[in-house]
Amino acid sequence: MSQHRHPGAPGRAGAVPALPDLPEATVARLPEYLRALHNLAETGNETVSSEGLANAAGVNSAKLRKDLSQLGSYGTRGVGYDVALLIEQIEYVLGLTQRRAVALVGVGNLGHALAGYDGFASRGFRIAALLDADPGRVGEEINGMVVRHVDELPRVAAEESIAIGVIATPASAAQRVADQLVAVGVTSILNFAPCVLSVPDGVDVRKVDLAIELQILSFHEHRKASLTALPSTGGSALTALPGGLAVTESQEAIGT
Amino acid sequence: MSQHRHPGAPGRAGAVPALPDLPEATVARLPEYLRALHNLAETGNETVSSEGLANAAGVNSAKLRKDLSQLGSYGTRGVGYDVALLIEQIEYVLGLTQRRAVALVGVGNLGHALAGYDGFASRGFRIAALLDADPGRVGEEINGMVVRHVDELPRVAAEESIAIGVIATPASAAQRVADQLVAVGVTSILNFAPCVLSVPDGVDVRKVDLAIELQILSFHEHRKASLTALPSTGGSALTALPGGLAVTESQEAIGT
DNA sequence: CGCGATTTGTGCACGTCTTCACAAGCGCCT
DNA sequence: AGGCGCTTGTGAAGACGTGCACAAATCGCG
Ligand SMILES: NC(=O)c1ccc[n+]([C@@H]2O[C@H](COP(=O)([O-])OP(=O)(O)OC[C@H]3O[C@@H](n4cnc5c(N)ncnc54)[C@H](O)[C@@H]3O)[C@@H](O)[C@H]2O)c1
Ligand SMILES: NC(=O)c1ccc[n+]([C@@H]2O[C@H](COP(=O)([O-])OP(=O)(O)OC[C@H]3O[C@@H](n4cnc5c(N)ncnc54)[C@H](O)[C@@H]3O)[C@@H](O)[C@H]2O)c1
Repeated sequence: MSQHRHPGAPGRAGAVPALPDLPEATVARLPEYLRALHNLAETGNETVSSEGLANAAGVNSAKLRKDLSQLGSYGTRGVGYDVALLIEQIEYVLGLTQRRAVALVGVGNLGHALAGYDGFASRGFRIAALLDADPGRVGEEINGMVVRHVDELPRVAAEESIAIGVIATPASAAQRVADQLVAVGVTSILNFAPCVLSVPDGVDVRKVDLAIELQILSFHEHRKASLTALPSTGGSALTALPGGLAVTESQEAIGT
Repeated sequence: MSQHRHPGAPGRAGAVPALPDLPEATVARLPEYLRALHNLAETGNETVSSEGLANAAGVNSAKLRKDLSQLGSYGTRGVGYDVALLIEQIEYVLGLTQRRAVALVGVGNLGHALAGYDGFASRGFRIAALLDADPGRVGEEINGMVVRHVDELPRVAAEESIAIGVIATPASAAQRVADQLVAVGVTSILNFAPCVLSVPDGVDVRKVDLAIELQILSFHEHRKASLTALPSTGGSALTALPGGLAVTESQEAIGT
């Protein structure tokens, strides 16, 4: 469709929008590619094939090529992708060419771990502030940073240009904290509290919920266990369902 | 091979009802519904409409109805869903009727936070073992549990029927730990280390990577900034991609 | 007892994502 | 230079997921 630019061709810059809207699924995989690429770069690789990179990132190679093709062609047929160039490409698209400031709200059990995590710094982020509501926690020093009171958020936001807010408070406080973050202009939130946040349009929220992950795994355990059970019973023992109801006829195909 | 034990269900081992194979997307949402339902139950609600529950879970109501219909019809037209019954239903499907034992490997920064997290217990899981490779950490007591050496994993697995392994070690050790977990019969792994694990067929791995979440948010920040920045310009910093030249310099002030 | 209000369950159409398969492009070797 | 093997980029097809819109079912009430 339309003209496509050749990687080596000089002077064709400017004809194409810098940030095409990538499919969400692609965006979600780019960080994985980036991590794999950094590994490859550290081990001295100059180029990598889609097959090799796909392997390192744990995805299908056709998918990887299609993903990369979304951000413009940067591979060389017969050779592969230039590792360093691709890193710059992806970092640019992800907006990592500037180190983004993160405000961490809720310095409890989990917050301590996050504050001490060096994976922030090495992957393009900088913890710019630690905030908590507990007066007993305010003033505490963690990893060279002092915990400030959450009500200082407006002042903190004025000092630093906070790009992302991380919520690690109990669920009961999360919505309030989110509101405070939004109020000072934060438009991206990572939420560790197990609850739904409601935010205005234009604000992105992503959620990490450990229990959900475990429960998904639990489902698959359950399913695997039911498969190992003898198939000969054929829909007999559906008694375990509480409430006096049974799942009996949900899928005809399963029965004998 | 791992014989599956049902604690408290003697003589009936293997009599597991067949599970309809739910779409993955549905499975991933069930825990969210479950959490919302527990909230509703605590606030005294006996029934809930698909609209109400969808709201509480942050999803579309048609999607919710379709999800619930996958596990058999348990709503009453004109009324809604029985909260308590639906909770039992979902917990059954997710395999939460038995409390699953979790082994946590890597009791460092993050591992400590996880070990002290009460969200495990309240959502159907039980930390059955804390394991670490550092002799200096072995013997330490956290939250009433003693850290044991990771080489004791086989013994631990023999004592408890470990359903899920959680990896919170550095990435460099993660694959080795995964192998050890698989070797003792664990078929579900939650991995916090930023790396791809390779495991045999039949073993499920889910990954939680904080940096990936932040980078996805960063992308959207970048995109939002580029939308507000230039409605009509063609040659500003945003078009600096092509040509394979350094992209880095052209990025100084995207924020604000 | 019937009727209207309410809410579920689902057929259908649409959009997104994945995967295969292969032509086109590239470098290397002869 | 030309051919050969390797790799990318992408068309097409199908799988999967989503949301609308509405018939069917149920309840409450007069
Ligand atoms: N600990 C874990 O491993 C873990 C794992 C997954 C999810 N979570 C979730 O993360 C959140 C935090 O967990 P935790 O174990 O660290 O809890 P915690 O109680 O140890 O820490 C919560 C912190 O938030 C602070 N806080 C409370 N209200 C606040 C407010 N309005 N503004 C600012 N700070 C406030 C508290 O003072 C406390 O320091 C919880 O929602 C929990 O469910 C925790
Ligand atoms: N700290 C965070 O907030 C955070 C957030 C996201 C991801 N992570 C990831 O989680 C992992 C752990 O992070 P951390 O900050 O707790 O690191 P850490 O270094 O504090 O802890 C790692 C622990 O693993 C133990 N360990 C090392 N090799 C082991 C082995 N072979 N078997 C058993 N235990 C072993 C170490 O002794 C140490 O106690 C890392 O991969 C990190 O990237 C951490």
